[in-house]
Amino acid sequence: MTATDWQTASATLHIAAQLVDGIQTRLSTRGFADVRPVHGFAFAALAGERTTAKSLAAALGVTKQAAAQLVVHLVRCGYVTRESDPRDGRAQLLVLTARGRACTAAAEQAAAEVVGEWRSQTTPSTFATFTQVVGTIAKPGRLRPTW
Amino acid sequence: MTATDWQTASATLHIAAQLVDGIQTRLSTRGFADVRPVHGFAFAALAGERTTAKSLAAALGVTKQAAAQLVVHLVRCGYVTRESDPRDGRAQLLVLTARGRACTAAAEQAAAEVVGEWRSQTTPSTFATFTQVVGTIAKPGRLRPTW
DNA sequence: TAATGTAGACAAGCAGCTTGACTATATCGA
DNA sequence: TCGATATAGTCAAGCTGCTTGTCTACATTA
Repeated sequence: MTATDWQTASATLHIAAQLVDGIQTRLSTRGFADVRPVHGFAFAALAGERTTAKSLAAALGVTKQAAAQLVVHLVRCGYVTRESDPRDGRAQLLVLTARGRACTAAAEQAAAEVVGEWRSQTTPSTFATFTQVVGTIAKPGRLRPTW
Repeated sequence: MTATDWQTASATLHIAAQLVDGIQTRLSTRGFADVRPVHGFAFAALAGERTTAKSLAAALGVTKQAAAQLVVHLVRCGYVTRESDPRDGRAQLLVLTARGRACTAAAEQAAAEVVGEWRSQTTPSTFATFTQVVGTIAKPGRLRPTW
């Protein structure tokens, strides 16, 4: 049968929810119960060079105050440290700790496991087409929709 | 190039965000600025038979109190009316108004437009494979991930 | 008909985000 | 050089959507 666009849209939201919840569940059971999905997006931004609270806010699409509160949490839980920026006395560079990097790796592995489950439900060539289409239509921008 | 599972996961979240935000933007410009994405999920549940606050809560994966507040909003904005249940004096049946049905239709059309944009970026057969895979791996459950 | 279960309302609280105001530092132009 | 403007981060207050806890009215069952 041919799916309607609405069914495709609904299914898309379902698999996104499955992905987020699947990652979250796996992280919880692997010693990273104090992070939320938004922190995973933060880690992705923090993996880049010279990340500050301001650039983190831009990457997450929230205010700098919200990003600052998020950083407080991550610092308190040992995922991130603040270092003074030699180039700018106002700024603080955010650096992932070993635990932060371990959590990032765990999140990537968890995501791979969920995607791997998806892959196992189709043929390799069919799934390759799926990943190609998803990669094609995905545009950079907010990772987290506004509910 | 072959996408990694992590890239596929990230792209999946991106297209879900694009879909939600795309629907939301279209609804806003078409006279339905007072609904949020979660209301769209509520409408989907309300389209079924004999919907109550309790069943709505279950469909949305929230507490009944949260569902009740959501219903208050939808009633106040003219999308839903409450009718007494002839079979159960405690329950109130939730019924979509004409405006509620119009909003549901507008949301479905908006979703179709977003999906249509996706379709236009690939070949028909490739997109058919995509919709088939999405429909296969999507399992019923929470529509909205827990951030 | 009494005991238990259920739908919904009321109240209080919390978490994550917002806007607004402020300090300290940086940058740029006269 | 130094005053004007811009920027990184913080502090404070408030809002919204959700939670947990409690209660009433009605339903169900023994």
